[in-house]
Amino acid sequence: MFNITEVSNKVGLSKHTLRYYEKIELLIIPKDAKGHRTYKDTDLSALIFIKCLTKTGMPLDQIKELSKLALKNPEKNTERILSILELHRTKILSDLSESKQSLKMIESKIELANSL
Amino acid sequence: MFNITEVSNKVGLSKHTLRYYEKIELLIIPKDAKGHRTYKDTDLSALIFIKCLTKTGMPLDQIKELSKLALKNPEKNTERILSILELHRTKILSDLSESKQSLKMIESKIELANSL
DNA sequence: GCTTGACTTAGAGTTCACTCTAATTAATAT
DNA sequence: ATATTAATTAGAGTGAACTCTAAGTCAAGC
Repeated sequence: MFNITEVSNKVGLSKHTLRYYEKIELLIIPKDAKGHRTYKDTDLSALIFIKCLTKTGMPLDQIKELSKLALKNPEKNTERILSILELHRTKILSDLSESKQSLKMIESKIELANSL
Repeated sequence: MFNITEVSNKVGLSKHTLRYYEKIELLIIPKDAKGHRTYKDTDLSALIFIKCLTKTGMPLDQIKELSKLALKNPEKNTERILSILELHRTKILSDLSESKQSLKMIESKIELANSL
């Protein structure tokens, strides 16, 4: 069990962001007697996965949908979860190839400038 | 010479965005007798390059700095331009590898879900 | 007993990059 | 002549994802 500071350090999301994610109901973290958040290992893993999704451009709305589906009725919702993840995978692949294209263009500018 | 609609279609930036880029002094486009913008081929190329830079996450502020440097004193500023572009190149490469890492994690989730 | 530091909340503010609105002008088509 | 269409401007509004503020609670250390 971890407190918010430990989770913030381990996962690399600010305490503000961790609270914000709860406010928008992206995840639910139980509180101890003092009202302080207590994170489990599974919460850490979930946050690390959420970080992957946000960094690859999935909107928080959709991450929220995913996490609701996963919590509510895992077996029944596997199909839906899979289709969201696979769609996102396709998007990442196309973003990657677009970025690689841009990189090439930038590198050719660099070479041009270097040849002056 | 192209008008704003043609440029918008060719480059894939909205007319609003093209005017916005001028407002923030990212580029300067001369006007004809009617006060309409007249884009040259070089402006098109510049816009396409700007699009590469924005898509790969360079802030407009920095793109503006680059374009000022390029316009003002090209030979004298080649060093500075090169260093900005090379720094950006490094950032793109690290973003790419980060995205690939995230992709792997997402793909392993997909496989996990598929095996249920 | 009092300060320090970590936690809590609701809600306001920030940043980035657009995106849109309203009012206006001017050429073209019917 | 009038309606449509395309352009112009200044400036306001939007959406996403934080990020910060202010006011408060609570346990521990000096």
